[in-house]
Amino acid sequence: MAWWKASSCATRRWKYNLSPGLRRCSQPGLHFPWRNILDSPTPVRVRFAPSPTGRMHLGSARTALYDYLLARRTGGKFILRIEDTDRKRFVAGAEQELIDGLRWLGLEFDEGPDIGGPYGPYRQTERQSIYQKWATELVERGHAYYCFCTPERLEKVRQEQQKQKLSTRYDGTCRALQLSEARSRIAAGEKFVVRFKMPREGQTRAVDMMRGEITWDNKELDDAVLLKSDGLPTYHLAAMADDYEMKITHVIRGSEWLSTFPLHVNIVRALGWPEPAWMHLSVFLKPSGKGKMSKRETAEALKDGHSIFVKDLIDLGYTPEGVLNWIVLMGWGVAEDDVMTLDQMVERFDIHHLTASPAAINFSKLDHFNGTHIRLLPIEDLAARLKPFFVAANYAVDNDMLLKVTPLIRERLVTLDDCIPFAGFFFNDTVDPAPADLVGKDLTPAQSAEVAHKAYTLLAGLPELTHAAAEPPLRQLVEESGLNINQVFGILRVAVTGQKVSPPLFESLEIIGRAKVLARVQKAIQVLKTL
RNA sequence: GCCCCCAUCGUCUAGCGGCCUAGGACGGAGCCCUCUCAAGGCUCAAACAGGGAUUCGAAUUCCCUUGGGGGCACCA
Repeated sequence: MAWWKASSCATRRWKYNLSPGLRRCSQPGLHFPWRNILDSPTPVRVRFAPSPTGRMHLGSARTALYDYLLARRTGGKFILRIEDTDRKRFVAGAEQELIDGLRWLGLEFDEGPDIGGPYGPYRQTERQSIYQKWATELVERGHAYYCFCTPERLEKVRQEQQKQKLSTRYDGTCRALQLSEARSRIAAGEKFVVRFKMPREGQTRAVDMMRGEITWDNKELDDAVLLKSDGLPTYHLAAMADDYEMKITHVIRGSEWLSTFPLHVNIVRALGWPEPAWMHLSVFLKPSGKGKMSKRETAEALKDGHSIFVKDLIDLGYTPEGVLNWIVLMGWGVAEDDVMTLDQMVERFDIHHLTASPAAINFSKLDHFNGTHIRLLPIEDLAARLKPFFVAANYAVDNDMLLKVTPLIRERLVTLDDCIPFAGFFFNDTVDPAPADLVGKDLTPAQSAEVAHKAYTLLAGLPELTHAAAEPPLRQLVEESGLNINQVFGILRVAVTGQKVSPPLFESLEIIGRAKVLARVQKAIQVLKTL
């Protein structure tokens, strides 16, 4: 059943500890916008809002993927917004890597910094006036205040609190300041920030689509900074204001935002904005399941040919299909048929199937999905994707040859770059096998040379060297020689392909062609005679 | 330390009070197929963290414990 058709009270969402008003689903959910997603097919507006402070990793990719799936599932819009208000951590090129990563994955966004859209601009540093306006609005409504405390004083307060084993929070010094006094200090040129005036009494309740209702005691909450002294907003203000201005209906983000969730809903409510539906995705854990990936583990994974960064995955020969299938299932449980393309994911996507528990990264599963999707690709498509890897490895790629070779290696590839060890020799004029490899198992070099010689004579005598023409006589040769098939074919394989592991022998012979095959066998015989 | 979240095979998960002798996938083991390597087919091992409570009946609801994770910035 599609999520938007779900109407029964027996569905999963009701297992959570919702307050009684939320529990009765027979009532129209007008007061609870998050319910839209559950009961109506309204097109959503979702945003993926990364900050350009580093590389695009799996966590971001999955968040973007779920955003995309929800948008496409409902016929809504998927928006990319760059949260670049932290100028200290800004990394040049990070935005481009993000965009390239999204496009490579096939997660096309409908509005974004490089394509524009009706609610632009889509970079927060280009939207400063908006945040200042709302910060001022908040102050005027009594929900925020100017704060003149220096970072040094704040740090001292923090240390003191830690020493006394109290939770570290702003001590509220400027909260009591008269607005008129604050304004004159600002006029006098004093540096300031704007802080949110968190309610001190009562509780804050908010609903997470996946986790149900969450409650915080307001006395545990902090007066967070909304506008920094450089005039730029913090995430808290900027994201809320932009989500409002951009008419975002559903916010999907990482669970690292759960702790500031009450702050965010309080900002939204203080301004009287419609509250979006929220969902906080679990984090990815390192393969052992104990904590997040560290720098060291990331480096170790890379040594193994794996990575948590999208850009690396591209270079390592992973396919978008494989990566997508892998990450979509970290947090989405499907009962069976877990191999899916992006379009199939859109068809099947259902928020009720998302899980809130953290997921350990499992690279062998990535390999499995990548190999599976490679095998699903049409030959022409696969060949086109293989070509850059051959080119990068300095092989002169002949397209006809490539098209013939691709079917032979398709089911052997885990990653695209596996094509080099499997099929590089097809594009070389000669091969250079290790002499010892030419010797058949349990045979002497002389015996091996004899086998090679017989094979040479036989192949040279064929009117044309095709799979069909070569196989019967070669099998007969095995019979007559009293050797086993691995010995004979093994010698030939090494002689012709230069390696002990290769695609099937007869198909390979046909593709390499009579002249090269004979030359390679001839050369092998020479080598064997010197041993 | 404080706040919040999470808890089914090693891992990702199905499970919506009786369809559960707990299903699938990856990984592992074995067999079959086979010119190497794969792919494919078949089979096997492998889990409800613990304790209470509710109920005729609990993997499923509630509480506690334990374990794991996230956060506690003029970072996002």
